[in-house]
Amino acid sequence: MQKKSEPTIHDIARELKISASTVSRALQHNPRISVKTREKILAMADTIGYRPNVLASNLRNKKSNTIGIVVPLINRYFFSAVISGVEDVAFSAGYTVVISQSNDLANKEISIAHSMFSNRVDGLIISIAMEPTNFEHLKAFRKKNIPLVFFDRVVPEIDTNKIVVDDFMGGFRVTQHLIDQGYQRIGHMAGPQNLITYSDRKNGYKEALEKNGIPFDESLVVTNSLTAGDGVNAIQHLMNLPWPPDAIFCGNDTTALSSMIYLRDKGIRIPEEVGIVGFSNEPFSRVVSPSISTIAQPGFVMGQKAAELILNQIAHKDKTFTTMVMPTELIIRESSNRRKV
Amino acid sequence: MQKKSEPTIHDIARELKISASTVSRALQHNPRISVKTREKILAMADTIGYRPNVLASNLRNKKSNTIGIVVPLINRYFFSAVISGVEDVAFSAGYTVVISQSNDLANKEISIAHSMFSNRVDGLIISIAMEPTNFEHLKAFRKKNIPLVFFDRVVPEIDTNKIVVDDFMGGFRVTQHLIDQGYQRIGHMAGPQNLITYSDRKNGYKEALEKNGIPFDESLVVTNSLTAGDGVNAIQHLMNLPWPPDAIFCGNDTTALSSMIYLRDKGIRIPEEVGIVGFSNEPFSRVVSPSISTIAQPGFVMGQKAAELILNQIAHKDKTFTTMVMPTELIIRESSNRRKV
DNA sequence: AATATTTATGCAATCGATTGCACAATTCTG
DNA sequence: CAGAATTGTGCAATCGATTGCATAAATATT
Repeated sequence: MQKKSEPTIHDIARELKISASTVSRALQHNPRISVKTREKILAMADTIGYRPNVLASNLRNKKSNTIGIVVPLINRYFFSAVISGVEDVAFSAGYTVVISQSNDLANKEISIAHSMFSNRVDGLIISIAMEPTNFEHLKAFRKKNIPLVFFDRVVPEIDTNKIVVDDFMGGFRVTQHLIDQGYQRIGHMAGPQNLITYSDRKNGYKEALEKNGIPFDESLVVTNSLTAGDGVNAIQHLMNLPWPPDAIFCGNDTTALSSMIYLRDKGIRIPEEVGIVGFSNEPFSRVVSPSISTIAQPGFVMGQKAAELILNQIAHKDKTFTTMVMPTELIIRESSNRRKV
Repeated sequence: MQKKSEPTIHDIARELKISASTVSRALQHNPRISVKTREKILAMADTIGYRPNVLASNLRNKKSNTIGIVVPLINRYFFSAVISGVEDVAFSAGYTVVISQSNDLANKEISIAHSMFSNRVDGLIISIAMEPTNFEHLKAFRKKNIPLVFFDRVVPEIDTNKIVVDDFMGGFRVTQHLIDQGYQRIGHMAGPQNLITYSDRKNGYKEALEKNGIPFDESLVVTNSLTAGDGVNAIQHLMNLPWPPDAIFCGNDTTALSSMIYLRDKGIRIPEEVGIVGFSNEPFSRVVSPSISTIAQPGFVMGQKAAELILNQIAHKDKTFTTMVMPTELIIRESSNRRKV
């Protein structure tokens, strides 16, 4: 056998004086091939260093056995937990998971989506970036009937499977807790209101105020992208109001942390003078001093369920979709625990 | 045109009464195709909703335009920074980056490597899991001359490109700093000694002791997998010695944090009674109280350089390899700053 | 032993994009 | 205007694995 860069099934077939289709079937454990023939084929494959070419079989089968997952940032605890949940279920089902991160940038997300579209992912699981787009890059998946699942940050106008946490109830619970702690003027750092994740949290906040007869004051709400820097600017702004708040419901733990550092530097005591609650239960929230009250989201389980949804969509091409709502959990720690009992 | 599940270049060609090869060349912007013909083709492609099939072109070109990257854990700051650096360079060069995490498990890493091997990644960038293996799954890449770059945790016996931080000097600097702070009995939480990342750090520790005339005491070294739980067990063990240490050099910030929490619960003052230094500069180390001294690694830049190495290897099939050593930076914070002046 | 049934294998086409080489069409030059 | 050079396009093969249908080989039945 002459020097050839990569052995193929044809090389195995030639060596054994059989046909390539027999080789292929044997490698696939097809019961129509005898055990004896199969063992000869496997041995020859090993001898010549045969390596399956998945590109070829994927093209023939019109299936890549790949699920794409796009998250805003991989090093955020919640998103990495969701990824681990997806991987858990997808790997068990024989799928490769392709992870990409948009860094919360719209054009990055568009580029990633196009790449996954052309690479023929069998399905896409995505939490969209904060920057708004017209979502044509995601509508293309629906048009070609490629399975699509949104998680956490969803696009309401695209009809497909979705899995979210109860952001409304999360915002409501945080605000109710702060009211129960005797805080009377509660501010809110809200994420971009074009994402219903954040508008739901704000709506929960407003509902809790209303239920407790506290008038909603728009000047106590700051809308930003919830970065650490945005948190510093926002807390500065809020504390410089003529009548500053005595508690803040922050849209995520990152801005909660920024607020706490700022307040500590100003000599303002937490939770005695100002209460702080975040969202998403980043690992640091437990270990900082004072520890940060927050809302926990079931990331890993959400990932598992998202993977189950997409696998089901791939297998059955369902035309009916569901939106799963996962419960959140209020975790009370030092930063908002004024009434220690 | 009859209903067909996916339009191909043949459909475009049929509609325009030209050949498919012209369509292909036009879509590739081949200068041999006139602008007029190309515009007609692009318009028809848009009209019929044509989507390139990358599976087919990858098979034909024997190239997947994909770089695989395998890290132990994606939510570790250092690894996510490296990933971002790789993405930055690889995307610009037209490559897709496929990210996988081994969760520090050997069999998971083997499974991932096999999948990437069959999927014909054009190159693999990897930081190996803590669990030891015989590395046959990685040697296979070298055998097929598939570009391979190790970063941080490397396999010395595999001859290929590597990029590491100076772990020896990191360990040396930490230990020298603790000695300069007047600590006299310095313990060390070392990672698995089969990985030279951790054996280098320990060697740096030992060298600093020797340089300062302090005898090395094996009982002050605990070897484990550097998880949070391992950290608790190790600090407990060290503090229960007949003659406990007055400072600890922890193999990572996770175990440094575990140690701090344990000591705080025991009412032991940090850094007055016991000094703590970690490694890897996790974001939480800056914000906990006391803030944790640590070693910073240039993750993003390392990722960029790893990507450059692999792209170069892909382009030139070099037979000579290099090991790049990146400097570390000692960041002194509260946890080891006993002598404030 | 002849026939029927079951098991095992082979041929040829498919998947969809790319490209070398040949040739057609157009433009340039003497 | 004729020949040479350049531009533009088509044919057919390739990439490597899979699989429907036909047929050969082996086994079971009468």
